[in-house]
Amino acid sequence: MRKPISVPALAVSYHTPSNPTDPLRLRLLLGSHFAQHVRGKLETDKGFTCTVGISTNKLLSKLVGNSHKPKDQTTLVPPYTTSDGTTDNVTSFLDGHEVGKIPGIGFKLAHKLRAHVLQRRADSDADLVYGSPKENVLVSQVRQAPGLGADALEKILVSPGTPHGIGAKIWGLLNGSDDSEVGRARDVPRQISIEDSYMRLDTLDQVTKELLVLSKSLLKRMHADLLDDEDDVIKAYAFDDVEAAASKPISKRWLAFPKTVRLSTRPRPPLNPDGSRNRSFARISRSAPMPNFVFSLKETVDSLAKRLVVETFLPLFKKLHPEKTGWDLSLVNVAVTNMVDAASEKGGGVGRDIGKMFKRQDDVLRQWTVYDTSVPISGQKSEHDTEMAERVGDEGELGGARSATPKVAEVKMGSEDIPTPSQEEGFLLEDRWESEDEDMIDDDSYRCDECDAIMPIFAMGAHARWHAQD
DNA sequence: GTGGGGGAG
DNA sequence: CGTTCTCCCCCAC
Repeated sequence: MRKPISVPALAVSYHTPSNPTDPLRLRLLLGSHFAQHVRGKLETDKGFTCTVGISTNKLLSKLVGNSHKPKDQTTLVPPYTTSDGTTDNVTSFLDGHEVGKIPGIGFKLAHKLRAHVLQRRADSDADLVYGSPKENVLVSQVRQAPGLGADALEKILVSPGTPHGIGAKIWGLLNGSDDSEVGRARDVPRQISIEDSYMRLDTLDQVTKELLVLSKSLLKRMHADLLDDEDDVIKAYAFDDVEAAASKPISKRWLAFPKTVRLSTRPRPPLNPDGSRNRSFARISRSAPMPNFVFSLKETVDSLAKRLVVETFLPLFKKLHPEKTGWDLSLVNVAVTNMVDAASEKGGGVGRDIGKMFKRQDDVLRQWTVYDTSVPISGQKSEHDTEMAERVGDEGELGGARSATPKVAEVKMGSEDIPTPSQEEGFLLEDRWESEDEDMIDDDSYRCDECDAIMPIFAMGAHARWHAQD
């Protein structure tokens, strides 16, 4: 059952005299051990391979993680800073990247940066929207542009709506510095949306049809993503009596309630005098409170979708497009947002071990819950006009295949984030591994032969060396 | 809370 | 590779 998990043996060849107790080196080493552990576990448990980058912050880890796809890991090795005039590896690694390749620098910001470096401010650059720009501008060119720094960048990059301090942020990225936090995975998304694009959509009739299609799809997504389906558990529980299990009430509960619905469209830009058409991705939207009937588990998705279109989306559409005619939509999007967690646990431990988090759920749900059709709950002063009920048996047509995207944890050991000055090569390290043998306690824990300490496997190499020293 | 901008994958 | 679809965060109002 246990597959041999290899333990890393780093083939490190640093370009500077290496101090084995350098905290940076130790942390990178630990990071690469951990990455190896996670990758190995992901592959043996789930069959997915993945690529990982190891460095001191998200920016650098992510960038260096592009290096050895599809199933290797890469560590950006020291030196991260230099005191003499030589170039550190962070700088030389970053400098070769086109500005737009830096995570956080998207199409708009990259365009402004290129324009500044190339001195072609108001030029109708006509950068390609997708793909690589006509004229590549490297990070080194931006970093070395005369007079450029956080403050100058702030002025260059600001436009209505840009976050404050964007200059400092981008300057940081260009210098390998990134203090953004690693976020915890959420149990439910913040928003669910369905959209489609159209060659031509210019009558209310067509719009109504499309809204219905989109609404059905949205409702199904809500069921798939926001509904706690204990079907499997119940079936397993009554494994020996499938008939009984099937007739048992299936308890489906909403994990979260979106409070807002939103309708967005992308109007097709009017054609120019010369007959061409401007490319525009601008969207406009209107939103409204979520009507509570959508949480009903008794009505069919089809009937709910119709109600949703008539009662919510069409009115929103009229707010969005008051003119009866003259518009043509290239895209329509329907969304639900403002999720309110049904089981919101305070304190730590969010996101994991969802299993026993639902003690409170009855309280949260009470206002929406009706135990069966005939017995409405009295004395409710909530404005919710619709009911949910526990549902029996049948299974609608939910559960369309949704792919489970493997997610890999990123580790942040601390922020080094040192802006750096000056060139060299060979700063990437391909990790290599050999195997050792350990005492397995369970899937994740191992016991040290020497001191009986229990730890995850990725820590054992370092632990053994700790025993071996002096 | 609403509507828009920018970005990632 | 370019395009589409989905999701995220931030901002001003």
